[in-house]
Amino acid sequence: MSRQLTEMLKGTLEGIVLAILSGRPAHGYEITAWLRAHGFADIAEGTVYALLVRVERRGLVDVRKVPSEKGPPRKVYSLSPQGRKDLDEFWKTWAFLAEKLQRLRKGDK
Amino acid sequence: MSRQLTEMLKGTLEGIVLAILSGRPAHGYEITAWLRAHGFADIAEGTVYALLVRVERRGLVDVRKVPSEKGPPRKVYSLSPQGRKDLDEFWKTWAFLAEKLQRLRKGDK
DNA sequence: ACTGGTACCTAGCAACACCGAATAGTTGCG
DNA sequence: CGCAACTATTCGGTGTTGCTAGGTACCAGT
Repeated sequence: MSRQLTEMLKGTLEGIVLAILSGRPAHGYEITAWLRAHGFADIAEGTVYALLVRVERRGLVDVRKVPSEKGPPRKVYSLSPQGRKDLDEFWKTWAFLAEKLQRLRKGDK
Repeated sequence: MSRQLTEMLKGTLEGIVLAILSGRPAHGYEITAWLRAHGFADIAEGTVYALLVRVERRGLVDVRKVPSEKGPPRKVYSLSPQGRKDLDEFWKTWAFLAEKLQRLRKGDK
């Protein structure tokens, strides 16, 4: 992984995961697979699980244990009301930063 | 500072500073002032100086000590060839991430 | 018995931005 | 003169984050 992308993901990965969950509930393995399939080829699996633990502890997601036919039971996460608020905030913050960077790129130096 | 913006700045602040330097050489205090004037009102001063030390150690910038009429001597930073390469990479990485997020925002979940 | 896919977890690490403070030179004001 | 205010840089300690590199567990097919 490039150092730059690693650093940029700090802060955005959480938003990305919340955004995924805003569409539908999902479990960790599924989220990892989604990321891999959508261009984030080498996000470490452990990273996703650690992130989910964090957002759960903060009350941004609700968890439901669901038995799986294959392998150990799944932990299915869904966005909580607080998580929805956080996601809103995330998009605002992202928009702010994206706007600044766009200007900067166009020579506003 | 919002926690979210703080985390998002990780990785991007370095790109922002390099982008500023790509326009013209500048010293730390000046860069801080520029940031404050352009919407990044509460980026800690110490943060900028620490960042400059890092990019200098990595060879992304050249430094020139210039006596100031006011206060201690300035350290004027300018983008090195390596820094220009890094800045290019930064924009590519940013574009990658921005594209992913844009899709995500538009319901590609 | 063994491989491979599913599914989750953990400890230790490095990088980054923040906070709070210190240092040092110059100008201006009471 | 003394002291605030501005210029300009540095530093130690903190918390959050993603990565590395494993481990655990369950099941199906060979």
